[in-house]
Amino acid sequence: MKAKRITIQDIADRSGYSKTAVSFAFNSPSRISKEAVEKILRTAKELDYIPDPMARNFSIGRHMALGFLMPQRIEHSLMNPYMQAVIRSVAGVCQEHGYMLTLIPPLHSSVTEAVKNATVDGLITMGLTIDRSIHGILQRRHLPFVSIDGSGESSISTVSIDEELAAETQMRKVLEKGHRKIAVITLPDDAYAGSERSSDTIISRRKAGYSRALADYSMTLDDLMIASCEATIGDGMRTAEKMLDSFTPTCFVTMSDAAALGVLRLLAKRHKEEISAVGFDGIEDDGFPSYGLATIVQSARKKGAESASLLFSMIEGESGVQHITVPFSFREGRTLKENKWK
Amino acid sequence: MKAKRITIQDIADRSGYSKTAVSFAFNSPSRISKEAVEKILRTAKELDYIPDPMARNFSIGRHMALGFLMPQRIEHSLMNPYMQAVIRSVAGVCQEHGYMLTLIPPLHSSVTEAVKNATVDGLITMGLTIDRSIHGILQRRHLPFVSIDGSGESSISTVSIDEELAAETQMRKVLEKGHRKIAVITLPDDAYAGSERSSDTIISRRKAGYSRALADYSMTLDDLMIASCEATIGDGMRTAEKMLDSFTPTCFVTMSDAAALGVLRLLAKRHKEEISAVGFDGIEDDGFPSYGLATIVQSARKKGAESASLLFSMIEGESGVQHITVPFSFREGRTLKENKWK
DNA sequence: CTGTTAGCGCGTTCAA
DNA sequence: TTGAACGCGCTAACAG
Repeated sequence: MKAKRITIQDIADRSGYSKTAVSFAFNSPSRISKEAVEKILRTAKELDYIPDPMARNFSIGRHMALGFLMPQRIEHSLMNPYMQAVIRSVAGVCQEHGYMLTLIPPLHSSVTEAVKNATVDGLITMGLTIDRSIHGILQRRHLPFVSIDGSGESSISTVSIDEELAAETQMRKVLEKGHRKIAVITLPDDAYAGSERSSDTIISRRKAGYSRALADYSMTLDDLMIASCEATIGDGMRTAEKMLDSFTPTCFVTMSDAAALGVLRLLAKRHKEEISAVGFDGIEDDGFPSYGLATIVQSARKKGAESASLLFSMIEGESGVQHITVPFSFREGRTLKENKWK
Repeated sequence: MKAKRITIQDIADRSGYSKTAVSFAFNSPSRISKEAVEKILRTAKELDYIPDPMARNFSIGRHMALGFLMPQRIEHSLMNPYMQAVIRSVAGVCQEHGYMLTLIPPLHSSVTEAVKNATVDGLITMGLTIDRSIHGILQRRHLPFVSIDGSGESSISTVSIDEELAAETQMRKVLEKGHRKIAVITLPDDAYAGSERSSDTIISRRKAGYSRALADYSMTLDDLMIASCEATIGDGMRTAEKMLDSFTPTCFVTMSDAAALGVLRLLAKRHKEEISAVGFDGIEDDGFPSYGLATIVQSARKKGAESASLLFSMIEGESGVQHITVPFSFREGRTLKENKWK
């Protein structure tokens, strides 16, 4: 009762040619005679033949798919608008290459397992520090790999901005406006680290940048209130709410626009619009509603496109490990105001 | 120079057992002796063996991935926040099942080709009318399939709301507020149709709903100004701008929240906040900034989850074709105002 | 119960 | 133009 699928063999039998001839008719028509090609293709059409894509991929050793590794629960990750923008961009490049894009969540809560089982030709991650175990698997699987905003390990390809300088810039702008009572909202630790705790995460690099800026004002990180939150609007609201319970800053400095937007939304709700907020990412450039958010702008489109292009050239063997740095800028907005309270 | 991958055969050789024994050690440890399992696994660890996921999938005839078919250029589709929310939800269910989610753009501009080559165990689409050719491929490939907001063909599984009734409700609310000069922004035709033009699209069903509501006020669709636009904020703005050139409605009725948000943004820019706008989708429920948008609310989460769950049970052979209807509601917001101009 | 042999899945590709 | 081997892990069938 199990309907048998039509295989290349059926075409061969029906048309009187060999499997090989059939394969050639599809992939290298020039290798066999015109009439053979014609008859075979006609037969294939009669039988409604569709090559089994998995068998085909297995033969040629390609998956025709890139993988995007999600560091945490996928529903969470996909709430991050900056990550969405990067994924969009990666997906666009995939489409141009005739590739699919596979979203890969941790498998049985294990990123490691997910990497072992990912049926893709290459992997992109974002903000995930690659620990030894994952790195080992990638090596053994000969899986090309690009890390966006990842750790600084030199053996894997990276695409990022100068995080430390960007963070320093961000904080400096805030300090220049006279702010001293500052609340910092970082990214969640766990999302940006592998199973091994690393000291070289995106967070630590940005904190180093903050410290540099603060030093010029004889301040340190200890003079700020620091909390972490997901790069989502909802979590930004919640985090700001909690912080305001114990502290009233003159400015919120966040490590994501999403969190900053959440902060703004809460401030509006509390009628505390006099408090400033500065974001990080610049997500508004893709038709997102404009809030006039002051923020560090780094092009998600560029990051995604650079990563995917690099990955493809690694897959083609045309490129080895590279470290690409993309530019950033600071956008003055309406949400970073001169501090009048002193 | 091509580094050889470790295969099951290497483990067999090294450990002194057969390939079969090795396979059993991994998949059915109880099938062979404890010591054999132990020795084999130890050997596997020594050699850093990782089973080739493609070969494994090929053997068991599973891809361990669901596919989400994108009707148009992927970067466009992913700008649609409602689609994003659905994808998020689908991805969440996939994760629970230990599956990946593969985004499938048209291949060489052809949805048909994409469906032929998709290496997935099942397919979900959204708002795409499935034409004969696609349907045929799905049949021949025995590929389980669920259509969200799709056409009413009874041979394929669907998950949707009562589009006609929802649209009727939406328009009725507008009419009840006294609006008569109404601008309607539909979805793009092409995104919601396959290669064969179908008369039973989401757009036509909603228009039928509008007509029903209008009839009670002795009006027809011809009394409205109608344009179409992508379900994105950016396109909503552009479309509203264009419409305002030739017509000044008292209310915009849109088929997506994204378009409605674009309209609102443009109205704010033009200082025409007195004009009303009503959306369709209810995307604000996921931490999206609240604009107080009046809209038809249909849960993206529920739609995605229902679709994915149904698809999984179809894959398991536990379920056949089903038509699932999810509820909708109307949310009174601040953007639908009483018409004072008459 | 333990372990092996052989063949399968299906399209690609080498050697003839 | 083709037969046969190949990729790699799974599994029915069989032997000890």
